[in-house]
Amino acid sequence: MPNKPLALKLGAFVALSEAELSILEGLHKRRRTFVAGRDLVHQGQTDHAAYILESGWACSYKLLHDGQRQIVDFQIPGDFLGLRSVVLHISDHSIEPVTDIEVTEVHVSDLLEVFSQTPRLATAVLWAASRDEAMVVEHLVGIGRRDAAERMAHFLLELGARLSLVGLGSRTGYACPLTQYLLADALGLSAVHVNRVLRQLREQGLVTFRDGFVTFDDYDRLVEFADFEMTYLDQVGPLLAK
Amino acid sequence: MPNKPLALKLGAFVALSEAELSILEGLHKRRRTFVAGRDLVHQGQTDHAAYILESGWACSYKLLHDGQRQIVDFQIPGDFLGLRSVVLHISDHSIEPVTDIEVTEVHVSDLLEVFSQTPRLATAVLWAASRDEAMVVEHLVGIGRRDAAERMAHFLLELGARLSLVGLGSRTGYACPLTQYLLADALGLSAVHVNRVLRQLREQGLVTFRDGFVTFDDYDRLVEFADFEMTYLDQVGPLLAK
DNA sequence: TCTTTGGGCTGATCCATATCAGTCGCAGCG
DNA sequence: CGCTGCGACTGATATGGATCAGCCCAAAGA
Repeated sequence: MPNKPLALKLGAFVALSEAELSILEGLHKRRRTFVAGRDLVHQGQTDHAAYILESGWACSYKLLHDGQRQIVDFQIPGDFLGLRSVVLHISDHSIEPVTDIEVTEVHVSDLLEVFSQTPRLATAVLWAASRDEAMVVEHLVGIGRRDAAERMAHFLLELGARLSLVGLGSRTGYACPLTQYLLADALGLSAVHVNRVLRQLREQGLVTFRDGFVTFDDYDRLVEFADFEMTYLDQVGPLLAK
Repeated sequence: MPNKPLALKLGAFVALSEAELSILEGLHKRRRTFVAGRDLVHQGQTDHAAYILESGWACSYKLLHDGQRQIVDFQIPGDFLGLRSVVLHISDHSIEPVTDIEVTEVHVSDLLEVFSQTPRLATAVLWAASRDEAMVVEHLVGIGRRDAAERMAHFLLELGARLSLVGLGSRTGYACPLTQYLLADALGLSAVHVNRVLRQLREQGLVTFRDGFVTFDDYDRLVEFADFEMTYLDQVGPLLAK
């Protein structure tokens, strides 16, 4: 079996031993699939299961009274779905699969059990959660203070970095199933403007997003342009040795 | 001694026993004060102490290359300062006291120690951290999808709810030391526009912010106007009985 | 007392982005 | 085969909020 995306991700932060990897494996219980477009979790729902995303993409979003929505974050393989809802005992947002997805269910009790057994795994998962929060903060800053083009550039770079960590992307580009409507809902723009901004970035020779594929035409200039700072995304190497 | 703000806040989620309260008390070690306007933590700093805010207000923010800043959140008494930086081993944001503040230092090792002793406290602190994250998400939604007036209204309501929880506010209003510049940096507006929006809300008889005091002129209409949903902020009552 | 300074306030103008109103190309389907 | 629907794309026009330039008032300092 190929390395699981979650193990890959955590491994970038904490070097995991064989024993720890197999404990992590033990977490993966019931496997489920969901089809694109049909909500997994609804805003306000109190049911609490958490999932690990194995394949496919999802997004978490909030709905406003007037029908607009704001996508808070996209989830890619290796990410948790609905972990926070479990702690708050209520979901303050909805989760929708962008593509068909495969997930494995995680019981919080099992997770806590694992934590008390292997504190290093606890550290790693806590780190992952903090990283997610840092990304939301970065997203907030982007929407508040960056113009549309910088925002888009930053977003595409961040996604690329996250995907690289789980072996789904590189400095040259990555496969990306997002529509321009989804990008608009995530970046606080209209779909029309997303289109214009993408064209602009393409014409400047920075990135090309076309036919479900993001290509970095000039990675370094793009990083410069977006003021992209990725210290919070991957560490230089695993921080804790084996 | 009056009840500490942190105990008040956690008590709204988990009913705490005398024993648990005194353990919480034991956490409070070195007491320090900082003066308004002088950064406690700088972006990129790797030093890691966390603090509990006892009195006064602070804000956490990120700086952009072009000198703009985005305030991510304000901290009021009972809130943690820099907890996430400790987990990520690097601070991805700066923290500045808005007023002179008093804090108590918390060593992460002590915190973890307390967690293993009293899991209920761990739950409560984890809940507080998740609530903070939910507020950042709400802030993100506001900046991305609400117009200036709704954003301001929502912000003032949320602050009011948070302050009420620690005994510093009510449905009628609260003392608020924020300048219009700070509001602007938090809401992604210009200071000039903040002024206009405040006037507009005042003229509509919704809220008045004047001379360091926020007065809710018509709480219910304001909640309606801002589409304010506070389930994530305070529970109906403590969820876990004693 | 006069001056300085910082925060609040206002009108005029400008620009980034939304909105409207479409076209085009393609995939699925009766 | 010709609909139907969705996503990408475009030009014209509208608008929210920024920016500029400046005033007023109160508190602090000299």
